[in-house]
Amino acid sequence: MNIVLPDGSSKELAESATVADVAASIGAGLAKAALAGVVDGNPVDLSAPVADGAQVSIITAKSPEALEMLRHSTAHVMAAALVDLYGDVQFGVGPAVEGGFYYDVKLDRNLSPDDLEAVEARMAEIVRAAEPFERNVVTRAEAEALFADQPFKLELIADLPEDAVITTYRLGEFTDLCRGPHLPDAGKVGAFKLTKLAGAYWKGDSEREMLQRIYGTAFFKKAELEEHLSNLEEAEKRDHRKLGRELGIYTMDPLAGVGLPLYLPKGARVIRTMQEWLRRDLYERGYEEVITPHVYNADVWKMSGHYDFYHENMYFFNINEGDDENPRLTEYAVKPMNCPGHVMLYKSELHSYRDLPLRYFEFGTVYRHEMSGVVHGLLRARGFTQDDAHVFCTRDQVVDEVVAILDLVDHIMGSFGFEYEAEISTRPAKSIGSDDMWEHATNALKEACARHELAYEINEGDGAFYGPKIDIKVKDAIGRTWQCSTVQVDFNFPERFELAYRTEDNTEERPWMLHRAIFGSIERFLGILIEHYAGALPLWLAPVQVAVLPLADRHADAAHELAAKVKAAGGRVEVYDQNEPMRVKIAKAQSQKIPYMVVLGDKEIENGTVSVRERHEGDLGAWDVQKLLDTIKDAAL
RNA sequence: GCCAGCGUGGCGCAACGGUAGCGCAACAGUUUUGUAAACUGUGGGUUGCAGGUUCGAUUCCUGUCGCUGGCUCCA
Repeated sequence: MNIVLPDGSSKELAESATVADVAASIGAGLAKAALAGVVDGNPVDLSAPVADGAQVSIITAKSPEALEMLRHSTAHVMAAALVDLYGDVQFGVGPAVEGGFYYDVKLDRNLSPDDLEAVEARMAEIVRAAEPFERNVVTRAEAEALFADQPFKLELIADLPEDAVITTYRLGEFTDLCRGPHLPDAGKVGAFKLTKLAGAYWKGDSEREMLQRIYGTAFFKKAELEEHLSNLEEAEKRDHRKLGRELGIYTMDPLAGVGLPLYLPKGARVIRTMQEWLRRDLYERGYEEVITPHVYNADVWKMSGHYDFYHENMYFFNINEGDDENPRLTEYAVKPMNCPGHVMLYKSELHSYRDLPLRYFEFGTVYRHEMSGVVHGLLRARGFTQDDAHVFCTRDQVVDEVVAILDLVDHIMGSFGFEYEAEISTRPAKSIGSDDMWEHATNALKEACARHELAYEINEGDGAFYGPKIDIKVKDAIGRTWQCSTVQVDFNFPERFELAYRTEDNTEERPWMLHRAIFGSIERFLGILIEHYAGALPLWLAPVQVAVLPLADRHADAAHELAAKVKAAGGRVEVYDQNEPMRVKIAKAQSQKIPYMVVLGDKEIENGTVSVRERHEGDLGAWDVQKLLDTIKDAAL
């Protein structure tokens, strides 16, 4: 019989040949390196048979699929080690994930991080023994018998489609329900490390039992594992919570409450600079800034619907508007979003089709009582400022408005060197609005992406109940993605607040409403920027752009004079006039990631120059004072 | 909210049943400094909080608050 190789050539093989035989027929080296195969597009084990005419490719450690397979196989090794060590273990799922693998297990004891060492040691023994992964096809009844004492596995079996081929993989004493494929044997498992312990709900359902999840990572080579671990350390160094404190951006005080950052002067400068920068752009793009209250009578939230469906995430309070004798309690709430304010502004005037599109924007600080376990520095806080805007327009204007928003997204994200991807979320099962509206809105979003040649993924059924949306995910300097910008169509507010405009025919029509944010949350975006730039914010945004470093006390006056000039040029400047040697001043300014450090000594004062050091480039030599001032002016908004 | 771990001076850490120590920072003095951290000295903690066990608790137990990593959530 014949099989077809990826390069199009074919190979003559004996009947009942396996993937391993295919590899051997190509070469002895490949036979040795082969880990698995892909037959007609399906990944399979080396031992899998190949049929006449099949397309076969061989997976080696260098193949893109290999790492995932290695990690999944390592998860099995870990599971086998757990059985050896703890005996009675119930298993959930154990997949490969980005960066490694995990296995969800239920034990009669709670594992602690110390236990992981013992598990790793046992895993190393299993790897040394290099026993094969043995695949078996079983019937549903056999599977149910085999996993009779594994309730989670039984549930997985029950979920398999009627005609599914059920397979198990055995490694030593441990047999697992698994689709495969796996490495030929445990000896092929390379460098691994168990990284963390966590809880995870069975099937991701918070109503169900919580299992212990053990995370690990694995690579073919030890060096790769070490590189991975050092990358994690690098990410830790960029942590905006650490840098946020070191750079004097913000602080958290448990006294204030969970998830409520307090911004220090430097943090406030950066945030105001970001706002000013965006504000100018928005003015040019036809947005109008508005200001709305932070607190509303609870009736507003009853009208919007949030009183019921967002209640637990809101800060409510009662105010006695009577007196002690005759109390008259009125309920208020802090706003978790800016929409009602903008909607009320819209309603405050009569609108003609000539007014549309109407674009209201606001730097609106909102408060959401997020669950305690989810708060995370600036990236997930309970109080944050949205660069929020709402566009009111006609049905026909929706596409152009979304295109304009994507244009803005591109401009803003491009300014920071962010690449990004789009995701469009479509109608969920529970939703309001007509089919026609959903279709029009969803098509508008797709059309807008198409006009921008912006590739998008579809998240089927993942939209909000009130309309479809585009989410923009940006990719930072170390490859992590963050959801920032969003464009959402809203069918809820116009309806509930009975928004209207007059058409050309003098009839009344509901406007269409778009929510959009570019940064998402300004503070969160700052957190992302800090991690993206490892704290070294670009010159125009840096809280301190210039550190003036007088060499000795006698140069202090000149230093302050220079600082005044920099300030006059619109720069943000600090003078390091402490009684310290230059190397200490440099070290301090450098660790503050200040873009320009300028040294002033006798020489410079005499020549009317400054000696400039750039934070990344190092010593740039002597500059005219004017050159420094021009550099700062160029960076100003 | 759930699971696990952790809370020691402003920050980073040590001591782990016998009433707490180090580095950085702060402050004082010395040094007057030429591109990544100078020298000497001083002050600062009832070990998150509340109970309990013990002759004795930073150390063990319970509760609580907070932090961290996950899970769930993210209108």
